[in-house]
Amino acid sequence: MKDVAAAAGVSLKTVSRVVNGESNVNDDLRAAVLESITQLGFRRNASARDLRQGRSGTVGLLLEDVADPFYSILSRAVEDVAREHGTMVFAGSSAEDADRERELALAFCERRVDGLIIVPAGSSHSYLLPEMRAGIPAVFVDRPPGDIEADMILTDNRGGSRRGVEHLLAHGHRRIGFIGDAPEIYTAGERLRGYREALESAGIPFSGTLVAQAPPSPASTAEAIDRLLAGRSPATALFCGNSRTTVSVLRELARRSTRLALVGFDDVELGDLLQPGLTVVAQDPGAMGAAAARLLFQRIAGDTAGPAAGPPQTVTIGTRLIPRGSGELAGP
Amino acid sequence: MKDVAAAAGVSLKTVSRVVNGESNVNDDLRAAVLESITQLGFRRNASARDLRQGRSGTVGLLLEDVADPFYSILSRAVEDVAREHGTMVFAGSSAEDADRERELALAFCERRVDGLIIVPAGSSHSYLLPEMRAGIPAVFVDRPPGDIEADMILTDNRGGSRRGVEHLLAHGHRRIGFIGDAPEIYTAGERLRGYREALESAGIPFSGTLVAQAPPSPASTAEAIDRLLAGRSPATALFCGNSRTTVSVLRELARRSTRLALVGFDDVELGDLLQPGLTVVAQDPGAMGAAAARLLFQRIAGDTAGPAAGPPQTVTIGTRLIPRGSGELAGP
DNA sequence: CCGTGGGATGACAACGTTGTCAACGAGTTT
DNA sequence: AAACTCGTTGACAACGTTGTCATCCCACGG
Repeated sequence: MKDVAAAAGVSLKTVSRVVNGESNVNDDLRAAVLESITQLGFRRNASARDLRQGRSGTVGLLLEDVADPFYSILSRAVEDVAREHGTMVFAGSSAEDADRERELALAFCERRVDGLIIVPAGSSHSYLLPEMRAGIPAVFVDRPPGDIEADMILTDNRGGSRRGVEHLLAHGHRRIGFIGDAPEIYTAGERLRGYREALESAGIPFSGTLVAQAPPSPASTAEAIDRLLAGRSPATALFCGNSRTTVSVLRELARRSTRLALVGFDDVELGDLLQPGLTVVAQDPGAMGAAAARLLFQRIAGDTAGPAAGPPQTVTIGTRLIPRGSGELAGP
Repeated sequence: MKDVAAAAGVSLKTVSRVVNGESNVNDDLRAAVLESITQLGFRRNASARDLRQGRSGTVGLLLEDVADPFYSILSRAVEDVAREHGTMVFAGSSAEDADRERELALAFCERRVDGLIIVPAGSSHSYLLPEMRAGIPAVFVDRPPGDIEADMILTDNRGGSRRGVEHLLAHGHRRIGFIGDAPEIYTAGERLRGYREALESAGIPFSGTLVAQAPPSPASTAEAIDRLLAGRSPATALFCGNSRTTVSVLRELARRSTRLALVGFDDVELGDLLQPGLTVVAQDPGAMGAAAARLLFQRIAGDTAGPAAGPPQTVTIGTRLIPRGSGELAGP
């Protein structure tokens, strides 16, 4: 910028004004400056600007795994909203590891992001308190934060799950198995609760023998199916608590050539091309990302008013039941 | 940091040394400084550090769409390599728009990224020349850059395509249709070339009537299939040039209840669960991302030696044919 | 003709960090 | 005992930008 100023024969400050599009600059000078800028290939140094202004025009996005379709769609939605605000996005994958999450979040803070969007992996987030007090707002997505109060964007897990199970009930099933992720995971717990509510509303007693909870893997899935289909009154339908489980179950059922009524929570690409088509309770990761980003930018804008302008909000995003065949297989 | 220094009763520089883990600091002082740091919740300001050092510990990743599975896997691979180098990743989606690509790339440069990884959308990249001369290395992935010389990581499109078509030939097909993306797209062109080579090696004349090229959409796909299956000697097998096309074709074939031998370029999630399973020529987006990132960090490290230490490299990543059923349906 | 207001311009400091260099003290060598 | 080495510490400048404030000039009103 110094060079540009010299080349154009003006002061540093004038160049700065031109670069920032301030209005009070003589047209001739402005032209000269712009000329020198293109001539020299000048590009403003954002680090210096950030340092001076205390803002970085940057937000941090902390996900479980950038490569997971659910999160990558969420990620894209965040990016799109951020773009509207002239902001770039740092994305990082925590890989379900609390330490890694913390490390990444603090690295983002060190880079002075204007805000954080976090899909929590760990169960404690008090490490963020100093940062939040220092004015870095954080919005949690998909799961609530561990031990602090903060904004969250959640899926209507319980309602969606309930709806999915009711769908199976409506098709005559009475013995519906539930296969979900480890119970420590917030969403897994909520979805199980929805399953239970649906059964109880229908006057069917909840039975632990029809429930399997474990991180999805071929082995755990095979074992779960073995168990749920064994005995004198086996499950006639399955409700899967998340898409990885659903896929794993589909593979296992295909291997056994067993056809079973099935509804999955969270949509799966190509679910419509399977035979029968896969009935799902679809989440809307794009809406979640957009909602999170919008709320975050609200907080960032209101930031001058204090560490948090207004109490923490919770936004719940609805689900949608998409019948495609597998959930409509009739019960006994 | 000033505050930490005051609290610990040492100079700024000593705090700096502690923060950077330099060895020549008295243990007592170090302890005192660390104490004050946790006490005050101090976090180093990366902007200032970047400014001073002229490096940002950041790379920019420019994709077509962060939400596309191919790119999101690539993205994750880049992230993992970057993490090894203590570097964060800015990701942006160009949405196949050259202007947007340029805008994002320059925004990354303004943020003084240490390097760029680009999946080109536009056909001109000379706008990057000043930046590259200024010492920001760029690695292109999946497609070559437009009008400059630079490092690239490419899939073996031609070889993979050839292999896929040969697979269909081996199963007795002689009339094999090709449905691919618009011919301007580099990968689409290469894959068509591979298709052609395979046919010619088998002594089958190439015929334009068996080729359809258009951006994938339900309409264009339906039209293409209409055309390829019409006439007195219709195609008995299809080779699809990319996964979006493949999915679109599968939907259209399902709608018509037509079963046709099919091989797709690029894998598709759940391809194994379809009936018949989808035979594909699989790319390895993870390997591409990792290779790109590794090459980039090599360039960054060698950077002190000049704008580019060594001539541009091209790395080709191989493909893998995965037979799952659809490609093994016998020909006439 | 002088005073005043307002817009354009520039000098300078400051943001928070780190590289450079000098100062210092303790231990070692001559 | 002086000279010298080595490791620890701190003062200071510099990175590139922008906010603050002073200056300047012109136009306008009194």
